[in-house]
Amino acid sequence: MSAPDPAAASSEKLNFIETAIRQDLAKGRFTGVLTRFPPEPNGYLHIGHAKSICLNFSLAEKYGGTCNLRLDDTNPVKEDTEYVDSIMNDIRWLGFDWNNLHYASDYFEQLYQWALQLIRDGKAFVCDLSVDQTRQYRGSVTEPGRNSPYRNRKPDENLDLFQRMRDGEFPDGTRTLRAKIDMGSPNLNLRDPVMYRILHATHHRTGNQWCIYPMYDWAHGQSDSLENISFSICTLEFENHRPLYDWFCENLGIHHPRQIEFARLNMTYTVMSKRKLLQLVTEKHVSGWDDPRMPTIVGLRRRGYTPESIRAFCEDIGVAKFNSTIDMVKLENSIRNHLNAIVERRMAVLDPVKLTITNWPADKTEMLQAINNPEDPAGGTRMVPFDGSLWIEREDFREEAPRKYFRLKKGGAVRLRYGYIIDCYDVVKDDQGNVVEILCHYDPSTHSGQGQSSRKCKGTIHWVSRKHAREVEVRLYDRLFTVEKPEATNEGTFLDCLNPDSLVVSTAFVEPSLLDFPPGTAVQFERQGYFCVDRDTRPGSHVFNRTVGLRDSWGKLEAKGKVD
RNA sequence: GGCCCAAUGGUGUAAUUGGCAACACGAUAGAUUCUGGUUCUAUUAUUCCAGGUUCGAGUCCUGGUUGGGCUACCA
Repeated sequence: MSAPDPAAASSEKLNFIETAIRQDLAKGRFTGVLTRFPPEPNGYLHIGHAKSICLNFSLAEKYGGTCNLRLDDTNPVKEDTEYVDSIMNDIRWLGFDWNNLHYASDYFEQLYQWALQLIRDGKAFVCDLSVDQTRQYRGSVTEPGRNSPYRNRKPDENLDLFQRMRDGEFPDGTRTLRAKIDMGSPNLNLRDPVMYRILHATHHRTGNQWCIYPMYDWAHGQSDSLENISFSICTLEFENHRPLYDWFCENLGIHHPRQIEFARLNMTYTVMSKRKLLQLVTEKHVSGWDDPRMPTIVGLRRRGYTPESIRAFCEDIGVAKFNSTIDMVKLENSIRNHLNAIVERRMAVLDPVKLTITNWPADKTEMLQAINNPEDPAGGTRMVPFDGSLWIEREDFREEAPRKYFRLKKGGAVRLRYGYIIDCYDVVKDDQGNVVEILCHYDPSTHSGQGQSSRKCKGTIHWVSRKHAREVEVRLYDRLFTVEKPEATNEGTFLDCLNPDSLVVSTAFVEPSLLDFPPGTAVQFERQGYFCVDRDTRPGSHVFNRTVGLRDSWGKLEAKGKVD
C-alpha cells in the first residue's frame, strides 16, 4: 500500500478522528496508524461493534497501517472461548483481517513486572481495605476521598505483599494493588485506582496460573503500548479514564498511544447492551444469539444482511462525539440498496387466493420468460410455468376498490407479471362471504413482450401456477420492539416492549426454481421483499427468512387514507 | 452543590479550521416503470439561548440551558 498523501485528500470530508490523526502525523507524534479492536470475550458482537470494527480497520487501511484483534480477557469469571470463536468469525465475515491476534492475558507477566516497577518507584501500594471500605474512602462525586491507611507502606513491604498476593496466600477481596495518585482528584478514576484484585478463578486461557487479575485501566493502555498502537479508539464512557491511561504510560515511561473516544451506536427499536441481549437469549425471548431479530452480527447474517451492506451502513452513519440514535430504516435502506443490485427475483405468494382463467385451454402449460434481475442484464432469464389455475396474493384483489387501487378488482383488469392481461368477471364466495376464487378471462393479444401495440394497463401482479407451485415455510420478521427506545424505559421493563408480532411463521407458494437455492442465498420475492434461505432448510422442507420488505408506497398511502 | 464531554433540518453526518450551511436517509409532490420496487426531478434550516471579539462567527471567548458520562476489587 502506498503512503498516504494528505494533500490529495484535503477536499474530502474528515471526521474528527481523522482530523486528529492527520494532526498527529503532521506533528510527528506518530509515524503511522496502528489501531486495534479490543472486545471482551463475554458476549456476541453486535452492530455497535461493527461500527467500531469498521472504524479501526478502515482507518488503518486508509493510512497504510494495520489493525490488531485483541481479546480483552482480564476478567475470567465472565469470559469464555465460545465468545472468542464467535468474535473471530464475525470479524472475518464482515470482511476484515487482523494484522496480529493478541490476548490481554498474554501480557499478564509483563503487566506484573511493570506493577513491580511502579511499586519500587513508590507509585503503587498494596491496600488491605475491603471492598466496602475502599468505596467509603473513595469519597463521592462531590466530596474528595481519604487516603488509605496502607498508602504509605514502604516499597519493600509492598513488594513482599504483592508477591504473596500472586502466590495465592490471601483470599479473594482481601487485598488489592493500587496506584498512588490523588485521592482528592475531581476525577474519581484518579483516586488511587485499583490495579489488581485477587480472584481465585480459572481463566479460559491461563487456567490457574494466576489468582490476581489486572483491572481494565491497568491492562488496556499497557496492552496498547506493547502492541505499539498509535490510536486507541474507544467509546465515550472511557473519556474520564483518559487521564489515567496517560498517567500509567507516562509513569512507566513507555510508548504512549493516543486514546480517542467516539459515541457508541444506538439504534431505534432494538437494544444494544450486552446484558440485555444476553437476557433475551437466556430467557428465550429469541431463539439464540443468531435469532434473525437480534442486532448481533450472527443475527443480522442469518436475517440476510450482507457484510457489504453493514459496512456501507457504518460508513454512512459517520462518527462523532454526539450521543445519537440511528433510525432502523437507515440500516434497512442499506440492505435494500445492496440486495436490489445483486439479487435475483422470483415470484412467491404469501397469502394465497385462487384465481382461475376460465378461457385458458384445459391442460395447457405455457413457459413464460422472466427476467432474473432487471438491475443486472448479466443476470439472464428463466422460464416460469403458467396456466389457467393460479395463486395470487389476497391483497391484490378487491371486489370494490378505491380509485387509486390499481390491482385487480371485479370488473377490472390487471397484468399478470410476464404473462397476460386478465379481466375479472366474477368471484366465488364461501358461506361466510369470503372470496375463495376469482374468475377471469385472459386476453391472448397481450402476451408479455408484445410491444407497443398491445393493450396497456396500470397494475401488474405476481402469481404462481397452482399445479407447479412449491410450498415453503416463510418466517416474516419485524422489529423486535414496539417502541423506538426500549432501553429508555425503566430497568428490566424493556421486555414489556417486545413486539409480539416480531416473528410470524407462515407458508407460501413459490416458483419451483426457488427450491434450488442453497442456504444463505438471498432473493427478492417480487413486490414483497428480500428473503434468504435459512439454515434450517432441509430437503423437502424449505425455509425463507424475510430480511426486509420492499418499500411500500401504496401501503403508506392507504394507511394515511389518501387513496381516493 | 463536583469533574469531564457534547449540542447544525424529522434522523444522522459535513462545512477548505473565521468566508455563500453541504451530503445521505426519511417525508412530501411529480416523472418513468410489465415489481405501487428501482431510477429521475423538485421541496424540506433563524446552526440550543444570551452577550462578546471581528469587516465577517456554525466555528473563537464568557455566561446560561439541555443532554450524556463518572461514585465495580466490570469492561
